[in-house]
Amino acid sequence: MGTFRDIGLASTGTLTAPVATGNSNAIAADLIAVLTAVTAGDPRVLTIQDQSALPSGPFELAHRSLQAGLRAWVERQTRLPLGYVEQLYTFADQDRGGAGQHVISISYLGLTREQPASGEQEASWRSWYSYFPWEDHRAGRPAMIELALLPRLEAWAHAAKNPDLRHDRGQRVAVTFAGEGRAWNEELVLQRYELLYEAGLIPEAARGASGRLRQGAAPLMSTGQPMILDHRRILATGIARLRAKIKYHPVVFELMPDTFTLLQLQRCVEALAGHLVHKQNFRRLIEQQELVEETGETTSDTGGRPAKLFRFRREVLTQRAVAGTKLPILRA
Amino acid sequence: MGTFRDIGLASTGTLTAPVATGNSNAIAADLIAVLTAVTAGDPRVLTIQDQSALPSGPFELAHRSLQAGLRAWVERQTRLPLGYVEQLYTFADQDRGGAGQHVISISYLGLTREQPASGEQEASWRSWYSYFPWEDHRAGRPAMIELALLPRLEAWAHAAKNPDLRHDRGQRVAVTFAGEGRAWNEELVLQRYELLYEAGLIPEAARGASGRLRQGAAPLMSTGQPMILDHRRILATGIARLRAKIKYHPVVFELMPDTFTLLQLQRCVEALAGHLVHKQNFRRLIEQQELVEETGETTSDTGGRPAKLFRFRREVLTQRAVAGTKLPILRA
DNA sequence: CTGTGTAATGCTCTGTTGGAGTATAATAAC
DNA sequence: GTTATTATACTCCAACAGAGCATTACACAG
Repeated sequence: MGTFRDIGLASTGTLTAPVATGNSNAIAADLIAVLTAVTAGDPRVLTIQDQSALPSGPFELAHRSLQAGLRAWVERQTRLPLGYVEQLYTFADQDRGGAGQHVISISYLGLTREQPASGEQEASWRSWYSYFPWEDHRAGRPAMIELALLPRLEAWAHAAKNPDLRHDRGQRVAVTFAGEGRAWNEELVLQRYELLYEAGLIPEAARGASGRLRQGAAPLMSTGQPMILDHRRILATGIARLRAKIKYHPVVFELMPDTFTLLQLQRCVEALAGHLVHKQNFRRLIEQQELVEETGETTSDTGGRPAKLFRFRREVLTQRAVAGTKLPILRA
Repeated sequence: MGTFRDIGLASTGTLTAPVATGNSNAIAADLIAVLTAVTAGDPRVLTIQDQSALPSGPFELAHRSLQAGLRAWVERQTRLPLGYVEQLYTFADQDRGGAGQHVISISYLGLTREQPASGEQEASWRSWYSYFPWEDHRAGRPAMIELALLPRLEAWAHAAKNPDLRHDRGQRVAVTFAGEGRAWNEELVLQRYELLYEAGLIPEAARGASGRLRQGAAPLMSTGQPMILDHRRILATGIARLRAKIKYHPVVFELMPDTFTLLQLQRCVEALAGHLVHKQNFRRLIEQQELVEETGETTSDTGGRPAKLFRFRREVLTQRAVAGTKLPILRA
């Protein structure tokens, strides 16, 4: 068993590079991308393999950095420029990669504008909400929560023999799915998915880590489209991160065309957040923060009074602190 | 050059595990810990190697998961139970690990209560602010910002030949170091460090990636104690993450003893945030959020009116959404 | 030309909360 | 008692989030 690696500090004050770790713990690393765009009012994710997997590829020696590797993969795949890229999470799955080898997966969130994916592999865009139908509250709370999810979740909670565990499960169900008069929290995407996973209600949970079906599990087939391995969990992580991020960082604009109306911007935010926002307040906040400027043109595409066209003021990215802006994510 | 890995979906609907990536891109993975405690009003980090390195160790096959690996290392090293653990960032450094091999570093933030480190290696606790002296504003804005940092940063900004670049650098200096009447943003720890790094004002920037001194660089030796490699950058990431997190998640309590006074709690928050907070408002917020409960006992250790002792109500961790609480991090 | 539908836009009202200040109470040290 | 120190209770104010009402500007159907 090892101790902490000893890193030498030369007596001259010159710092030495660490001794290379041997090859005894060789590991493979995969990069996995949650690539998101918003088109026609729907938030979409780029998928491969019949919409059952996120694009991924091995991290190679040729790549200067992890992010460079990811950009290389994605741009080859989709021919899209990756505007905004952010690391999501890294995990190791002992059961992948065969005996005696770990595979480390490093997942990224990337934002772009949807274009027909024209890369080397058949890839397609698909709505977030086909994987997480309970997450879209723009037309009100989805009926499937009460009809399909809550009964089974509560049954699962009640089935616990330990009273503490039973109470704990009940609380988690109530908090994440907004039971007992609580407000829906759109950021708990991952927690909801993991709860459903633990309760055995989604197909992925019925697979062993080996990918084979576990006996005795009864997954609920209406809980959204499954994906391979833990890709759906990674997607949930990306959605949660993005829903949190749009509240204090102007990343929405990475998903918008160069010019847009305020309503288009609002629809984009609503698509991501999964619920409607109050129009007047939204506009007030956007304008008082000086995130956008008028182009001077208008459009009357939508029918109704023509809307002014705006463009994002890129200067704000340097003018204020990176964490300085906020968007209103309110109720309808 | 590869394409995205093809992940098979068997026609039966049973999902297959992916084909193992070959050994051609073998990689070593290191786990690096930013282990933090608060003692005697000072936020500290566990260091090794004469306080010039963060504890780290290779990720091994025996470890079930990344986090399990980290816990194993740290607990062996320090004999401390690791309460809260959170992943920080993963990066790959092409120049480490010798020719033809990448080293991936996965960094973690861990919270605990300081105890004499009694592990296998000589380790010691050291104040955050000996590495980042400009980050401690509890006794007012450190004079060294105006005396040592800003003049050189502004010189660096003015030295840019491209006018756009010059303007951009000036803005970044003003934003991160609160020039021109701006408010200090305590979360920009990493941005400040990176700015100083880019400006060549810290010793680490004078080293090439090989660890040797670069010629022509003139690092400012008063900008805090250096660390090996990019460990100081990782520490900055951890501090920034923690400063952000304490505002909406009750993690401070991981650093507190079982019972504590409200002033002790406040001092702990102030130590982390790097500035003082308004006492009355702090107490108001703590109490109205029902984060703590009285033990019924009081202590008069500090001289002055005896303070009630409180304990953290662990129930809140399940009773409300994980992202549901907030602490006030205001001005003095 | 007129009504109707739809969206843009301007304005008001209100309850909550964050930041800050004032006042009083309870103890130890001297 | 006096002083220093801390705890604790209250109040004040400005900013802001959430919500609603009213008006304006266009396309289109009749």
